[in-house]
Amino acid sequence: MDDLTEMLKGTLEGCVLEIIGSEETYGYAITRRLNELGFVDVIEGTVYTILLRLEKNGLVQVTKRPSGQGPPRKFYALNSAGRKELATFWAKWEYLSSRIDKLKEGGR
Amino acid sequence: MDDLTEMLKGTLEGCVLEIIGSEETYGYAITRRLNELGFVDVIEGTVYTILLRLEKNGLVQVTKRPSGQGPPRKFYALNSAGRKELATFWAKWEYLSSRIDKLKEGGR
DNA sequence: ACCACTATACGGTAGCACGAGGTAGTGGAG
DNA sequence: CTCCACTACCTCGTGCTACCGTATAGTGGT
Repeated sequence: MDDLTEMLKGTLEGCVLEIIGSEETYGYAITRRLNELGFVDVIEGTVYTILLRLEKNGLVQVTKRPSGQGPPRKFYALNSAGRKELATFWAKWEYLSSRIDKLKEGGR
Repeated sequence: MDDLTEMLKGTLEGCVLEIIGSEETYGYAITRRLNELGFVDVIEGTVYTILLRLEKNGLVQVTKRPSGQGPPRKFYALNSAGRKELATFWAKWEYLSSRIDKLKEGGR
């Protein structure tokens, strides 16, 4: 698949929120999960910048735990502000994708 | 609806391509059409930057015609490179939206 | 003469994903 | 024991994009 970076702007952060919302997890695993899901070119650096942004914006709760197979992991969980932001993200996605699909069908 | 600017990145240009592809038209009218379609906050300046970019990238054929109710209009039509780019855009959109929807359904 | 509507252009800004590189910890192969 | 692979995190800089404010210009109404 072609380069999706521009199209991912605004949506990738929402995807990370969704992943965190479904299970407390950490950066490295989130990257692997995104790759599995078809976001094949998403790289760790990108995910970490998003995670730091989420933390800075007060949307997540962070817990550091030892790993046993590498450095300690930073686990992320959504707080109430994060859950609200996630809901907003899905509302925006619904809105946008419905308009785009309408346009695609030659919507007049 | 909340601010969609980040989510529009990468997709708005494709929308403009689609509109031009369905009918030879000009900037001001494209803006009005986008507003009708639900992209309510898209403003003329944004559309003109996209149109200039399309022209610079050799995706459109431009024809200037007098208007009768204002300054002359610059009409845009897709050339073969533009049609190819439009097809690529829809392929990317299909890919992305299917992955996002899968993620939303808790896709495992 | 002024304003509203049509129509285009342009310089600057902010936000985002990404690339490249660096730091650490664990464990296995040579 | 040294090297490498894998895990795991961080950071600085870059490029692209949509957007904002502003300017210019033509037409028609009051």
